[in-house]
Amino acid sequence: MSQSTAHILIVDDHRDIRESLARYLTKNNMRTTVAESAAAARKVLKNSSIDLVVLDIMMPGEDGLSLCRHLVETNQAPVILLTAMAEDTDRVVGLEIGADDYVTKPFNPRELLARIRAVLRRATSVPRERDPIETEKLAFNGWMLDTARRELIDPEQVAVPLSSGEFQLLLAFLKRPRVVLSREQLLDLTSGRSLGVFDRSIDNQVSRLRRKIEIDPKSPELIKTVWGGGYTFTGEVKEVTA
Amino acid sequence: MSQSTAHILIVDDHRDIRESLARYLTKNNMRTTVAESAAAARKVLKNSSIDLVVLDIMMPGEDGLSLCRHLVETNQAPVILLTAMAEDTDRVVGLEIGADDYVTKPFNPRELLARIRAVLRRATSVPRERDPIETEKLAFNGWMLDTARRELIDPEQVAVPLSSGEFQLLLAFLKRPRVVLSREQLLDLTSGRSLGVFDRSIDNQVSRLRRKIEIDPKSPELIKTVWGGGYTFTGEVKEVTA
DNA sequence: TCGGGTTGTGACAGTTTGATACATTTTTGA
DNA sequence: TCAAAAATGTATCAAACTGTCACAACCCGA
Repeated sequence: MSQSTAHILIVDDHRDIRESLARYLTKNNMRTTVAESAAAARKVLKNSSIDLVVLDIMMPGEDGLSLCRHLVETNQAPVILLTAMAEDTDRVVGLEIGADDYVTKPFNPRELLARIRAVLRRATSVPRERDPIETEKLAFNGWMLDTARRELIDPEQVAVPLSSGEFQLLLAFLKRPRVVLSREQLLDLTSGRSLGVFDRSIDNQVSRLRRKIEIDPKSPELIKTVWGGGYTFTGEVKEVTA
Repeated sequence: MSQSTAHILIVDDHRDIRESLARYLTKNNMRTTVAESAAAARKVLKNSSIDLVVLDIMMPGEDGLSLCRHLVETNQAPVILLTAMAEDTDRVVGLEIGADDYVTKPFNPRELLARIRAVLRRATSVPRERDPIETEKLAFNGWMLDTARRELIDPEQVAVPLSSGEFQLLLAFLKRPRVVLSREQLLDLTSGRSLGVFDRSIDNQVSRLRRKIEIDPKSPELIKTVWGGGYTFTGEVKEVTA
C-alpha cells in the first residue's frame, strides 16, 4: 500500500495547527509539507508531488475555496477542507465546489486521519483520470519527448531508450524549464521519496541522463548544475499538440 | 454529467425516512429504489444497476456494516452511511471499513444530496471503466478487441486466440490507457486476487500477452514497464461503436 | 479418466537503481 | 594566492526489480 508514503500538503494560516497536524500525520507514517497561504501552497504543488491537500477554507489573502476549486478543476490532488463553520449550508458549499471531504474545527486528529486514508484509498484503488491539460509531447532543442509513449526521439528522429527513472527525471525538467530544482524536489518529483542524508541518487540519474541527451556530457548545455542549489534545465521547451 | 440519472438505493428500516428521502432525491432528478433490510438490498443490487447506496448502519437482522463491507470489497457501488451515533469513534469505524462518506441522523436532506453528488462525481470522474456498459469493441494501433466475443483481431484482420487471462489483462489495459497500473491493481482487475509476496504471475501474463501483440516483444511498444511501479499501456485506444 | 490448454511458481539471467568511493571542481577563508 | 573544505561527476558494485523459461498444478471438455 503506497498510503504509507503518501505526501500530504497542509495549508493553514495558523502555525500551531499546521505544525501539530504535520507532526501527527508524520507519526502516522505520512510525509507532510506545510504552507501558510494559498500562494505558498501553489508553489509547493508546482514543485513537488502531492497526494492529498488538507486545506483551511478561511485564510487571509487568496481564499481557500478558490484554491480548492482550482485543484478540483485541474484534478491535481484530492482535497479535504478544514472549516470553522458548523452550519449546514456552509458545509455544503465546500462539497459542492468539489472537495473530497471536509472536517470542522476543532477536529479530532484521528478522524481527520481516517478521512485522509479513506480519500486516498479511493484515489489509489483505481487510477485517477489523466490530467486533461497534461501535454502529450514536449520538444526541446531538436529532441522530442512523447510523454504518452514514454519515448524520447533524438534530432535524427531515432528513438533513444530511456529507463523509467531517466524518463521521470527528464519529464520533471521539461515541465519546469529555467527553474532551479533542488535534489530534494527532483527526488520527490521522480520517485516520491524524500532525500536521505548522503543521497547522491539524483546526481547519478542526472549523470546518466546527460550521457544520453547532451552532445558533450562533460560540458552540459541542457541540464546545468547550480552549485549548492540543484539543477536547471536550460533548453527551450515547446509543447507539441499535434 | 450522468449524475442527473444516477440510480440511488436507499436502505433503511424506517419507512418514513425511506420514503421522504426517496421523494426528495427524486425531486432532485435522481432515480431511487428503496429497501427495508440488508437482505432486500442485496436482492436489489443483484437485479439492477445501482450507482450509489445510502445505508442505515443500524438495522435489525444483518448489520448495515456487514453489507457495507461487502459492497466495498466487491466494489459494487459507493456507500454513504446513515448513523444515529455522533461520537467520534463510531463515526470513524464506518470510514475505516471503507464507506465513502457518512451522515449522522437527523440529517439535512440538502447536505445528504451534496454528499451524494460529491461521491458520484468522484466515482464518475475516476472512471473504473471507460464505459461500463456500452463498450463493445476497442481498437488500438491497428488491432481490435471485440469484448463481447472475447476475440482479438490483428492488423491483418486475422483473429489471434487469447486465453481468458490474457483477455482480462488486455481489457484492463485498454480501459485505462496511459496510466501506470501496479501489479496489485492488475491482479485485482484481472482475477480479483491480491498480490502475494513473491507473486510473478502478472509479469508472466504480461510476457505472454506481449508475445502476442508486440511486434518485437524484446522492446515493447504497447505495454511499457514502469520500473518499480508496474505497467502502462501506451497505445492509442478508441472505442468502436459500430 | 485422459489429454490439451492455461496459469502460477521457482529459477536464473539481464536491467535498473542507489550507495559508495574517489577524482574533480568550486567555494571559502586564512 | 593558496590550501582546505564543500559540492559535484562518475565508475563501480550490490541489491532490487524484471523478463522469461521450464515445469507442475489446475481446469475443463471429450
